[in-house]
Amino acid sequence: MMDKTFDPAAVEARVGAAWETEGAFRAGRPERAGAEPYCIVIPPPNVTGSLHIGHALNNTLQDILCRFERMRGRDVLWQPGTDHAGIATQMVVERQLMERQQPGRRELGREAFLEKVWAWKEESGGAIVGQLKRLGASCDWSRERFTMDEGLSEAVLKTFVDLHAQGLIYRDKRLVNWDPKFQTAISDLEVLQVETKGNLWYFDYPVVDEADGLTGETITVATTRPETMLGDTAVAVHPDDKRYTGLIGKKVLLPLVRRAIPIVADTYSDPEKGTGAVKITPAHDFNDFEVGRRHGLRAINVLDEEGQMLLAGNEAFLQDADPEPEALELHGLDRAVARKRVVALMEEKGLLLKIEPNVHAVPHGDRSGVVIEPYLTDQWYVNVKPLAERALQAVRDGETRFVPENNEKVFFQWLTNIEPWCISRQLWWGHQIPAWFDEDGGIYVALNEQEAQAKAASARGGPVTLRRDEDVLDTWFSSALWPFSTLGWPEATPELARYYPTNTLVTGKDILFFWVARMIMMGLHLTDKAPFSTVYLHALVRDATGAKMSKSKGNVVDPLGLIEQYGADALRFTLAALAAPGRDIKLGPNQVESYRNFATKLWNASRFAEMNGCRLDPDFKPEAAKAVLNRWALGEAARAVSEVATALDAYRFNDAAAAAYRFVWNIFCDWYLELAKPVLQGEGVDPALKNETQKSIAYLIDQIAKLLHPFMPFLTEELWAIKGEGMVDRGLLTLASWPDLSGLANSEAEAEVGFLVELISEIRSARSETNVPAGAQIPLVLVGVDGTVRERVQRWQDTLLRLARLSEIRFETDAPKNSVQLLVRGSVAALPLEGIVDLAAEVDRLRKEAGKTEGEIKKLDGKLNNADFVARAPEEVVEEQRERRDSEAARLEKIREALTRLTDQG
RNA sequence: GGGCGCGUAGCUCAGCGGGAGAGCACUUCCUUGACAUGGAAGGGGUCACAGGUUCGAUCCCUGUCGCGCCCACCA
Repeated sequence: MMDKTFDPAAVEARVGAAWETEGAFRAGRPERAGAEPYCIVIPPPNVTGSLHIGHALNNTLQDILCRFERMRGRDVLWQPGTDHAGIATQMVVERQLMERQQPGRRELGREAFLEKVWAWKEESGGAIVGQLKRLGASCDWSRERFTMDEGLSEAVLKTFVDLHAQGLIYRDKRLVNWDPKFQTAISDLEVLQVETKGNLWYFDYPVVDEADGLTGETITVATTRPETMLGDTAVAVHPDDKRYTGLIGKKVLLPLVRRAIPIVADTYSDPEKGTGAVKITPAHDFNDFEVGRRHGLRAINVLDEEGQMLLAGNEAFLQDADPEPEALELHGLDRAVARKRVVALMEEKGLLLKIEPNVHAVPHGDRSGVVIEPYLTDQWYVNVKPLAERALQAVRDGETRFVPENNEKVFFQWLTNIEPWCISRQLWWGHQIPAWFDEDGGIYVALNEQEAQAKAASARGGPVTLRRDEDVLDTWFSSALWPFSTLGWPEATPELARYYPTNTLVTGKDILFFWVARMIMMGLHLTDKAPFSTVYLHALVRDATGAKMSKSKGNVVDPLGLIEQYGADALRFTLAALAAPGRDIKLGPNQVESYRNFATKLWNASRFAEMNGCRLDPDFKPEAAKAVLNRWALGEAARAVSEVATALDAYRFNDAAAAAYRFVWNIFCDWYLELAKPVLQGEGVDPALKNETQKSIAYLIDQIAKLLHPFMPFLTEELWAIKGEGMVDRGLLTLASWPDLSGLANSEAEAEVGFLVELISEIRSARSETNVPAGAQIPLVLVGVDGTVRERVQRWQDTLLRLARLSEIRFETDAPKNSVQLLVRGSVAALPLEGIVDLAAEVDRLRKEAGKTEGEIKKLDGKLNNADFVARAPEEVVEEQRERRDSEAARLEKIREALTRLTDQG
């Protein structure tokens, strides 16, 4: 006996264990050796993270695809693993040390600190995997990888060394985005521009003559960053700006610093902005850096790695300058504090002309949240331009396609304007860069120190002392190799041969550039193949009001909480049902609740089947079913199966979920089981009919379990087990085949059952509208119907009596006095309700309906009488409209007859 | 500034050239033996606005208004 209620927690544990024992999700199961492979690589979650709602969506969608393809017989590899997530993880561990008041990173030193991180990884690395399993993710867990495990690290080293040898990786001294909090360089993508309210300060710079004597003239510059003026090495004006033509070539004496710097002409200067004269600080601004290059200006760095003023002992700063004592006192101040001091000093000197409020975008670190500094350092870069060109070509050629398609445009736009990728990070947690320096600035890139030594020795003509670059690589550098490094690349493994290139990548559109683009570039360059053929990009999950979820706002929806409350199946189905392509998902608990109800509904339908002796018969042949009702239900199921499959093939998860939902609830439960009740529970029913109906119901529940398995794996696996009890060699549902109900569609059955359904609906509607008490049984009269309809109605007599609450069914040539008359597929059914129904109201109702029908006919006539329409519209459209007009006209005729009967007799 | 997308029932959203849909919410009725996490019935929409293309526009085009997101931008 099935339990009265479905208990998700117990079932999830039991079913999960059964899958694990069977090794159901292992790729390359022997029986599938000849099957076509299907492979998805998981977007590796942060090893120290925990499952958030975005993961839940992302992995639900992947799991739906994997289970669907597995049931279609493919040899599925869903490759799992985790990412070391450089900055994020290092940050977590550092914070933890601080909270525990333990020695910090620098005190510990590199080796000891890394030990702490590895310990933390071991401790928390299993958490997210366990959480993915709770969601039902059917990954091949035996193949789990980590971006810093041995094999993947080798792949990273080899890639770095090879790309360096090819000239695609190089070292360069230029401005980078510097994060003063983490004291590391970050890539352009890790910088977020934040609209910030600030000021525009106008400073007067005094113009000097050849001998650096004041001329009395000034030039006014506007700046949002007063503190950087200490590093100014020029003032630029537009060559065509008449206001300044006389000043070009002259010099100004930089206030506070007393450094003479030139006024140069450069088209970078925009006469419309500020004063048209712009101070140039090559070491602290990307644009100024370029201007500096063009004019041979010095780049004077005035900040240290923490974003504090670096003046004392700063040779570049002191050279050719004579700083005022107040200026030197700025040393060591944070840039924000220094800014205020500089403004104050300039004001004291009477050089502050005015202050204007100004809103502008300020770069912030996406992880640290602090203001990013353009900073002059040596870093490693990948010249991604040539790689990008190939990636663009692959997408243009359709080797990889995007779903939804419009993401292609975004992809094209970014790759077309791509800049070199800064890949070195001044962190400890990550892949240490395989580069060694000698004492004379020689750089040797090699797979290991011995090779580097060899290279150095041959370059220098003898052994030299080498020091390894301390920096590590950007996390995304190793992620970019994920689709093939996890399969064993650079070794030519059987897995690589069988499952690569992978089929589908499912990920959030927020990491299109970070990850997807880089995988495509690296994949093409290193393996000569695009790493996947389809990229499905889903949107963000937001809270019920549409706000972005964040810890600080306190509006995060915890998927594990939802799983505990409603079950994993309910959460999964909800996410699938809401996953309309290209739209953000707004998720609140009541959505999950409604789909939990759906799970309950299916559970109860199965209980009903059990209570009514519906047992699976392995010999049941659906195509041989005789009863109209069963043939109808089987036909509807066939349609649902094909709708779901079509939708999934197009990555329309929401449509697939809706089609399955509609069939199970609105067809199978609402009508099939209800219509079958008289057969199952009535007296004197033909035993053969009853038997066939029982078997058909059991069969369809089995098909429903299959149909819903990709969405609700736990519940359906449990039902499969319950229904299959005692059957030998049935195996697990998750390894069973996708339903094949082709050929079961049946239009005759649809005509008959469809009529029945409509008739019952019409009667119920009329009863309700005329306020017939729900418990009252009333007679039904079929008026002047032909033999076919009469037979039909007689065949369904018991069902009609029961579902429409009728006392009897009569066949008459005329409608009884004072009755409500219904039109059902061309037949007239009357409910004699004298004394109950308000005659005048019924006349009103019919008149209203006649009016509506007339309106329809008028509209259709308008079309059909339009010569242009008939001439230009496609034949089948015209024909369709004609048919509609005819049926509306017939309907109007019947309504009028009904009205006549009512009014004549009334 | 450049790009992408969205404005359809109270809410969340499907539909995207020929009859306006679903779920939730709401109203009324029903504890009938699968299910009240349920059943039955019902109300509710100039498909943002204005032009255009078309025999025909919620759907295609243009513009306007409103709302998101991405990229670039510290004068």
